[in-house]
Amino acid sequence: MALRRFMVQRPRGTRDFGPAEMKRRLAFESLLEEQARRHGFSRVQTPIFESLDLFTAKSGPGVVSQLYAFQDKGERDLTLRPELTAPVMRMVAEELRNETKPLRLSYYGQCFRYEEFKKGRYREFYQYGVELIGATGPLVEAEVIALAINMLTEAGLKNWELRIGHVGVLKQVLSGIGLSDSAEAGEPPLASAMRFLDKADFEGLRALLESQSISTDFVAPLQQLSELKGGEETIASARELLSTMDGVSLDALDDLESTINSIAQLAPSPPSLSVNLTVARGLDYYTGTVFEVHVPELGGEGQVLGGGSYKLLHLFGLADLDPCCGFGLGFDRVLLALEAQAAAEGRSEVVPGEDDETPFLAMIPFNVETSEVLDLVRELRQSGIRVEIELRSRKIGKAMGWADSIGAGYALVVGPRDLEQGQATVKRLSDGEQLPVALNTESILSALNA
RNA sequence: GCUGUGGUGGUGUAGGGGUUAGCACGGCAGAUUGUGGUUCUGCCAGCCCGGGUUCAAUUCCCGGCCACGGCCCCA
Repeated sequence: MALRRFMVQRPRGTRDFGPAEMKRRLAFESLLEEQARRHGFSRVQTPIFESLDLFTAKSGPGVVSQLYAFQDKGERDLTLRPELTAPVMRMVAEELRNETKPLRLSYYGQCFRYEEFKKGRYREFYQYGVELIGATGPLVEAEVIALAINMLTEAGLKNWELRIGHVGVLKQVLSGIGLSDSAEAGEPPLASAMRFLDKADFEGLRALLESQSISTDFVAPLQQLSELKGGEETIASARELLSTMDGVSLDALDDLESTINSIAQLAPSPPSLSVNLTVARGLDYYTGTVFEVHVPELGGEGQVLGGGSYKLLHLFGLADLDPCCGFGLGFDRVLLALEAQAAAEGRSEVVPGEDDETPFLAMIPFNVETSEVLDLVRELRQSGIRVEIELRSRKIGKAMGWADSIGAGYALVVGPRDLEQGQATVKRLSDGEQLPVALNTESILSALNA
């Protein structure tokens, strides 16, 4: 291709999706959408770009370095959206205040992050997500998590792990032993403690407790708590551990247990469930249950989905609707995992229902005016049949080859003799069977459905 | 932010300081002007970009770009 040097390349970190890939992506999207619909969620859509402030308010000024930020001609600071939760919150505050609560919203679209792209990480990527707004508690969380489980189950994903935790458990323990959640300056002691626990830095934790005049006897049970892991039984172990610590509330633990119990009723069991009570999820706006889904096929972290209960609407003056619960699903990553699993099993269908089962007819006008067949084509299409007309005036043999290679299940050659007799044969390309038909829609339809 | 490997037609690849740059798949056409998937023939189409070394670079060196990985991070 001599012209290549003049061609414009796709920007770094972006992808094109050809027809075969789009068929799969559309099938996956409608599968997710159908599950969301059955759980009462309705689709919304927000702009591809937003005010820069929207994301700095949510995540701090540090995010700007990872944004596709720009100024428009009015020198307004804008950015391509890096995620979809904040835009949806903005939309709720701006437009949906008067809707009956709670709101169940779903969304899908591309997001942009300026960062090095790795396996399953692109600068332009697609996220599917839901938010349940205006209700709080274990049942709300169970509804949201059950939807996530049902989506992944229906998508046919295997071998995935649901990790579930509750930021309140640790917060209640830490404040129960006397760590403060606020500070005059810098990081509150409680947040520092969470960070130490997350990094398994128990010396740092000991020093922190000392500096706060809190007994270092708590280091040992805290370490035990942070090292608890396993399935549902983890909750009972934690309950035992916490009951030895004076002044520590068990409310969050009770909520988490209640959530897990409801999930078990609302969704099939995930292939693997692990409970982790010291998940930090870094972000301070998470308030309750937090959860992630990991798939080993992706290597590394392998996270394909993440969410939880969080407080963000107070930023928009709607504190009474906090906290909300939602999750974001990494559309590209789940597809990657599904593709890897399908390849390992030698399966050609990656997303259930991605193959179009509609009869597909190749219409081949042969030595006749195409106007002779166009009415028939229209009628067949109106009947729901997929019809493609041979447009290059190929000879018969080539036309058959063309019909086969575009994936048509049937070919119909209409030549002068057929028009004269009002008869023709539909050829089933899978086995070469010739089906005699009259040249009218009803007759052809019954041949295709035979 | 750190780091590894690699870039040859549309795709997958062979080769290699001087070559008509080979092969396969693909696309188009013919053998075969009313019935395809086999076969045969022909055609289409390529050494990522820039600089350096050299009589000569697609090949060696440097830089860039791009691709694929591994850490860190991930709203």
